[in-house]
Amino acid sequence: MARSALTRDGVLDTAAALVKEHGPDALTMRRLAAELGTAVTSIYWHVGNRESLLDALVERTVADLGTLRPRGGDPAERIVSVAALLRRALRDRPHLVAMVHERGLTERMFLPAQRALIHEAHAAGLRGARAAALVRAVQFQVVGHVLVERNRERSPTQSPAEPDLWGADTAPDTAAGTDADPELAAALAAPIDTEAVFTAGVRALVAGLLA
Amino acid sequence: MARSALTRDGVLDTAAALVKEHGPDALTMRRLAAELGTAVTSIYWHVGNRESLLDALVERTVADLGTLRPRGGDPAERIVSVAALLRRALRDRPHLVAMVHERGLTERMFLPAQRALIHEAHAAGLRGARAAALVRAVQFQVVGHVLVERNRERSPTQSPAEPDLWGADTAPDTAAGTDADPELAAALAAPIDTEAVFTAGVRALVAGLLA
DNA sequence: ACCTGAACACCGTTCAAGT
DNA sequence: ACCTGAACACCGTTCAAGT
Repeated sequence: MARSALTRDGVLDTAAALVKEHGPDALTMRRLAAELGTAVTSIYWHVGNRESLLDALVERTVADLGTLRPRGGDPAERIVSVAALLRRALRDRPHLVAMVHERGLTERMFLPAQRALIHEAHAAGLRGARAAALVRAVQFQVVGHVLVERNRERSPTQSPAEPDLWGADTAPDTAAGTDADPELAAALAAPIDTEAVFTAGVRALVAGLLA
Repeated sequence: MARSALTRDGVLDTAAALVKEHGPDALTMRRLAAELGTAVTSIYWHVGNRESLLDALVERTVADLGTLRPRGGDPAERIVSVAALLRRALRDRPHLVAMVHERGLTERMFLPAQRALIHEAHAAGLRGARAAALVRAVQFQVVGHVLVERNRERSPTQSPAEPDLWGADTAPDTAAGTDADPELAAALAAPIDTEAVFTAGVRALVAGLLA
């Protein structure tokens, strides 16, 4: 990759790819150099050191979240589309997003999405504190959902498995929680179509907030 | 610390303290050995290696979240108290919680809180899907809030500062978002008493879900 | 202006050896 | 059963030296 002249951008590209695929720990200066086909020390000339390299990747990620184009016929649809685009963006680069968060730039990363949401809230006739509440609610919903979703994907077999946890045939103290409520047990134990849950949740939330 | 005979528990105590205060990266085997006053290699006899040491710390954290005693006169109050206790527990050990999350044990960590919430939902007469919705909603609210809160504390001076972002005197494209809505701008720009926001939010959420 | 290898101070881990 | 130091293969970083 990037066989020709070594560039700062080239270094960042390869570094970003490495982090996206294997996480920040996999980004060692020696491995990056090997990937780029240069000496380890050449990298330092272009990006300073490892820390500022990571900072640059974080800056890039924040910028990437700035390109957000809502779609849909009415404000409610467009708000849902913002949420969906945000979810997609966060899911695509979990490690980089985590790095943004570690550096305290989460709020700045969410700014473009916030602006889009404000715009749609106004278009829907919502103003002031109610518009602010909508912005925060959607943002929290998306972030929370992505966190839960990532977690589920990384450990498909929960320990202990959820059916065992919520089933009616388990220990007495479990019974106190769910035994008398099989519908609840089913709701919490069933395999989840997370994308469906996501859109349904956001749609309901938005409907409620615009009502 | 732990001057006498080296114990597995003693190693874990010191390691946990190190992680709580300085994060997992600060937990090097050599530093831990220095803190314990032993040879680096002695630690290996007690805990295997660094990875299983971290695993043990994660197990401890999951167990710590298991001691959750709701307080309050009615279900709504007790649900709010569960949320508050959960928030406190997550805030007290952010690094350890992050490690739990990385290992895909987040759901197991939240199980005791979920059981408590289910119990209170039932006590309030909520059953089935509505009870499940309450459990998830409260959990998301707490996690989302703690994430935002942590982020704010770690970077008290946001870049760019929020007043500049939401004020009426900034660039045209900002105006498109907020200029016509000073109350919204104020709501999003004002310094936040996060604890007040938290309890107010949870109270409103619970009231809405129990109504 | 850009790239290099040698060298430094770290790191986790293994292992043979002690008691 | 428990602890130790030496040694290994890593790591980020500095620096003097090359072109």
